[in-house]
Amino acid sequence: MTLRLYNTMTRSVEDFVPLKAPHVSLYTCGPTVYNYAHIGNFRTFLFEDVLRRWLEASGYDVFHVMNLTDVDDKTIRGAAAAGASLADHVVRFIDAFREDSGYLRLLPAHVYPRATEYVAPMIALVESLLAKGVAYKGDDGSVYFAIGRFPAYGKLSRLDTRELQAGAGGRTLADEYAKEDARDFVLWKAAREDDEAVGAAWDAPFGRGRPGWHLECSAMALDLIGKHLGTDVLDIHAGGIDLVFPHHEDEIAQSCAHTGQPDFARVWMHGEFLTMAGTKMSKRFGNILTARDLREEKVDAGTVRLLLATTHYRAPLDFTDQALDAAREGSRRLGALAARVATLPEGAGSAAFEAVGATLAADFATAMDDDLNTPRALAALFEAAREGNRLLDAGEQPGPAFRAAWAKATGVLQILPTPAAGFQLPATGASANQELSEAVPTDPAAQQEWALGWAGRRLAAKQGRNFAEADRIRGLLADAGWDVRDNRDGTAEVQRR
RNA sequence: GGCGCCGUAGCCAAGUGGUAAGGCAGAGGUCUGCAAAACCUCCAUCACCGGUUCGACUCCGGUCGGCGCCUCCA
Repeated sequence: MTLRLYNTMTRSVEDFVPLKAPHVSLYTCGPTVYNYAHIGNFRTFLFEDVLRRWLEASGYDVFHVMNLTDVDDKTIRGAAAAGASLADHVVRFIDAFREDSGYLRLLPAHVYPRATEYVAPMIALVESLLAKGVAYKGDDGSVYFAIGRFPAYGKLSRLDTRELQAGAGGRTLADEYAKEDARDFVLWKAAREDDEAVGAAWDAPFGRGRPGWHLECSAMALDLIGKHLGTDVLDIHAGGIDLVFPHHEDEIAQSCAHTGQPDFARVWMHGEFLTMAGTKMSKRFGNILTARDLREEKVDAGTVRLLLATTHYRAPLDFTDQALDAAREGSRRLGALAARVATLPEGAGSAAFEAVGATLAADFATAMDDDLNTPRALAALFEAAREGNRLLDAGEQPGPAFRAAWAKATGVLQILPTPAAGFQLPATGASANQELSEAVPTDPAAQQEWALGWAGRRLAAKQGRNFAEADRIRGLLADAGWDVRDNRDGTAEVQRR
């Protein structure tokens, strides 16, 4: 089996062959920390997380870099509006990003370089480009990249023959007068008063200023993979599909003009958009949903991850409550099977159960190796869950093959529910005598005790064949948000919904 | 206007030139005091119109509809 990945550069699925196996360098464009990242941003990060986990599960040693863009127009504007320095303003959004990433179970990158910490390598890169004659200083003091002097420009986006739409966006940038060609992009922006005010300006041989967005990624990626792997070409460079042009196109121009390599990455991967109400999330449409919003609505990370895994990363996905509900139920079901298996002692499994494990392992790997076909991988998992439940009902035992295949698949996808607070009540010894109020305590700990008490009383009532009382208590608990469920062996469980 | 993506059951969503995975919802069963869970069964001919082919949902052309990018938006 070989891992095959879609490469935007060639527009086709190719065998994945890293430069220095088993090492893999993975550079993913991170957030601009001027605001809370929304779930559209996170769809891309989640796709990259699954990619990373599958690479590692396949035996690769991944070096993952995700940059944090902490200096650009938006962060500077935000800092100015808040009356803070750039550094102070940005830190809260970096913290928030870390929290949100943890909530969504994103594996931390090995390095999170911040643009402002890599100004020196950026300046060096600009100097190199100036020396090579592909960059020039404009009349406004900024430094630009001359795409006319880089013949390969446009090969990733295939927009090389494009024509600028007349009046697109009504943009007539002042700095265009400083460019030799309207399509040239800025490497280094001459410092303005606004930049100085928030501490977003640095001295450089070619003039005081700040780095352009595209420059950040090239300089940081080259610096880091050079130090860690001794290479100047990335194995995988990933990001959202909107970064194809101009961001990644410009990165290629800068990096390759500097290194002389034919490409900056061996594989370019781009995740499709997540839309809300059919359109891209944007302030203009007011359809932004952040990871924090989901967390506040108590949406489990497993649900979110399962929802995204049902759609292939290169297909657009519209986020709806209906789809979220479906994902929640699916996640619950998979979690229930996992819980059943977890309660059983480890040991040799039945032949049938082990066969299910072998099928799962094979189908899951085939699906993932096929350009991360998570919908099919998920189908394999659901089939294994159904078979597993059936065999468990028949009294058969799962063995190491099943457990290993299940752990690998669920570990890569991370779609199981976060364990909820729940209690198992023994079949005997349930106390029906303690004093219990029907009023629901507001304090979480007290409420937990309360629910446990009532659940015990219900079990006792049930054992006394007082079904009316048992059902009444179940209703009471349900109203308070606790589910009660009887098991086959006479025990019962209460769990917070 | 240029470049690109997409249109599969009530909803979400894979897929192959030879008669459509999986999930959610729904219906009927088994089990159960009941409920829940679990399991079993049922539920589409793939936007439209042409063409290529023994045969297309899958290839080609067109139409309609939706979406993205076109200089700093994942």
